[in-house]
Amino acid sequence: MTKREQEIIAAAAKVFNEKGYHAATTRDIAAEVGIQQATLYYYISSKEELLYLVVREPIVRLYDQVEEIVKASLPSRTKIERAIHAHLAAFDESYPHMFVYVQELPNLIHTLQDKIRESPSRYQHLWEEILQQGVATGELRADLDMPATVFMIMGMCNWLHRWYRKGGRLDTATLARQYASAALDGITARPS
Amino acid sequence: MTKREQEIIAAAAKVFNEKGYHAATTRDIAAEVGIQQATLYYYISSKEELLYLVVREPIVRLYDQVEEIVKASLPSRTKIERAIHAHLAAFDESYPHMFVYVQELPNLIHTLQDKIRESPSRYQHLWEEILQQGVATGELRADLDMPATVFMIMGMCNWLHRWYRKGGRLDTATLARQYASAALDGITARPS
Amino acid sequence: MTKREQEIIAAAAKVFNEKGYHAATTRDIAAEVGIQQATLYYYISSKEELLYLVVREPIVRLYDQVEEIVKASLPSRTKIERAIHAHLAAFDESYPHMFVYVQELPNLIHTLQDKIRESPSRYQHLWEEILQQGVATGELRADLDMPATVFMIMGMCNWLHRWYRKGGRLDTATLARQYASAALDGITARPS
Amino acid sequence: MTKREQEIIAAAAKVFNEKGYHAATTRDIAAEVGIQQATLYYYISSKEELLYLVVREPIVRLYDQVEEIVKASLPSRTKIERAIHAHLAAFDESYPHMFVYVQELPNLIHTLQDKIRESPSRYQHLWEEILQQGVATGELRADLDMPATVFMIMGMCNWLHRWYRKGGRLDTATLARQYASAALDGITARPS
DNA sequence: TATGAATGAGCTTTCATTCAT
DNA sequence: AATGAATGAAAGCTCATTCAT
Repeated sequence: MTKREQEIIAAAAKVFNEKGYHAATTRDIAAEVGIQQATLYYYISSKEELLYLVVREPIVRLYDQVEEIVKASLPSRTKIERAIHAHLAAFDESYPHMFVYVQELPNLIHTLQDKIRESPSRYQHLWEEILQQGVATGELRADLDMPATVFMIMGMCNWLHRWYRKGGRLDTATLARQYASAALDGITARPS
Repeated sequence: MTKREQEIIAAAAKVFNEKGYHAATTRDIAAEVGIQQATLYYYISSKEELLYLVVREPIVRLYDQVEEIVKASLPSRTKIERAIHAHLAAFDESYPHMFVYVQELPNLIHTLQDKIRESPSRYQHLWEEILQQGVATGELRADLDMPATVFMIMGMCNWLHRWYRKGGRLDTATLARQYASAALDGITARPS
Repeated sequence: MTKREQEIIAAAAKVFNEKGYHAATTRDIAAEVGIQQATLYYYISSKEELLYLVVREPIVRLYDQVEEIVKASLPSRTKIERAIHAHLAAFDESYPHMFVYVQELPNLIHTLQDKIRESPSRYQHLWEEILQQGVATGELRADLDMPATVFMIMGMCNWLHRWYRKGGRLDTATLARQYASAALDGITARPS
Repeated sequence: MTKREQEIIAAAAKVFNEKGYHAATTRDIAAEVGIQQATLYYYISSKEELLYLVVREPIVRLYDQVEEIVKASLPSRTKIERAIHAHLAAFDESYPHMFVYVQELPNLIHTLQDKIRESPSRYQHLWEEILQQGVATGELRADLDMPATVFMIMGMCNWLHRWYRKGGRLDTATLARQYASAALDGITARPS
């Protein structure tokens, strides 16, 4: 990938993040790079492809990290802690990309459905495996509905896109610890 | 509010839900009502206002319910259970409106900033109070960051807009019980 | 069809005639009508549809006239004279439309293929019937290839679009007489 | 003319033939040659020039052939037979070029007007001479309008571009015989 | 001889909105 | 209360052409 291509993807990430996919124009993105709109189309073939490119890399990375975790032999508790950490860390490492991914998923699904590795349902599935394993070993409660519980964790984590800003009061490491702890043990005070 | 106005808001909710705010056209909405595009403008002054109208009522209702809960004298545990239940129930009672609210909030903030009662930060604030009360009475853990914890619960609940469909395998009552239980006690198995 | 629609079709015919379909712009056509480009799209749904509309009416009329002639009980000679006359007269009655039809047929075929009545092969077929009848009665030579002979007549007639201008030295009635005579009896001098 | 230049002209002929001048892109043509778009401009100066180059050679050849025929001392009948044959044969020898010539003439006239030798009116003039000679010797009918009769023959012949395909049911030699016979003696059956 | 990169100009089409009736 | 007609503005995208290398 050339430097220009990287610039374009970064610019698109920024503009999609600021304005949303539909409200962002290819003119905006080109201006952000400092090139003409027509030049954009020398590198990409459509605005939709650009959305995909913005999102692809960080997502593949996150999915791969969580896949590693699924396959590792670790207590479920640790797996969950690590997976939440990886998910939240992605917001730090590639904020606008993750924002765009979460916010514009409905616009992307059509494009992503063909790409097996990046499909959101693959991620959902990985998480279900983690929970399944914990239930199997007796580490996790069996009375909770698995898909719904995964959606719950997805919601907790993805919601960061609406409020989290890098360099704010809380870093993602702290947040991950808190969210993992809350998810695993609840927010109720209990006698140690 | 006349019957026509209600029809228009319902139609807009449906279309915004199906296509998203930007992709939805005023023509689509008018067609859904069975009137001409121009007639729409006899009742509303802009597409953006329509977005606001779609979202207002159910949101005000939800905010008011949670405000009641805040003011009630109940154990924090119960308050949290009830508030989560109210939030999820809103998806059943007015799914498209809630969907639009959650998905299009970023497009709305500009409009909502002036309207104190419906501002999302008011809702955030109500929840912080609930948690605060619990911490004060010792019912809830004090080691969790309050704003972040509220965002966590918001995320869990709001994420329903991405997957929940009325009449599916799980109803919102069941879901609310599970989510409240998970949030309060965690998903880890523990000796009763 | 409203007056505006007629104006638009006439304007499109003129502009397509002057510049060709591809080189003509929707702006040109709108300007010719005296409206905005966007207004055009209140009446039509695409530039391609406009091409079809320009061509439809005169073509349907011509096809119907020739169909009448096929069904009439007349000597083949007369049928051929009349059909050539009808074809050339179309250039007088609706010059730009006929020009566009002949010149842009390759661009139209895709659109016309679905519309049975206006398909160019239907016209070709009508003419083959006329010639067939003449061969059957012994009025016409049987040694000529029928399809090729029809194409020959089509070529003679359609070529007018490249040179004929209304109000010029020759009118289509005169031309039709000459072309029919040449086609039927040849251009060789022969002893009466 | 280098080999590359010939390749480019051949590729342009093919692409213009398949898509038409306006719909064909310089990228298409370059791809057909197997070079980059920019490289094209090392050999040619504009797309319009390419159109001219595509058409020039076969046209000059045809014009020259017919000029020879005009100057030969032969019966008019023979001259007409030979000229029609030459014209149709050109479709066999250089189909795409001839196609482009006939179909895109209106786009070319501007370019060709300056080039005396290739101007279509020169060709028209040669044919008028042939017919004139025949009228003068009494071989041809004098009651037909000369220009219109030449246009008639042009139409017959040029129309091949719309339907003739090399290797089809009829070859151009056969066709030329039929067309010449029809033009000279008519399509009416007559007692030998 | 060839090309990667760039662009100005322009294209068709869409859309929220207006307004006279 | 309703709408047919109109439009300004802008969108995504294409293309012939240029030019430094």
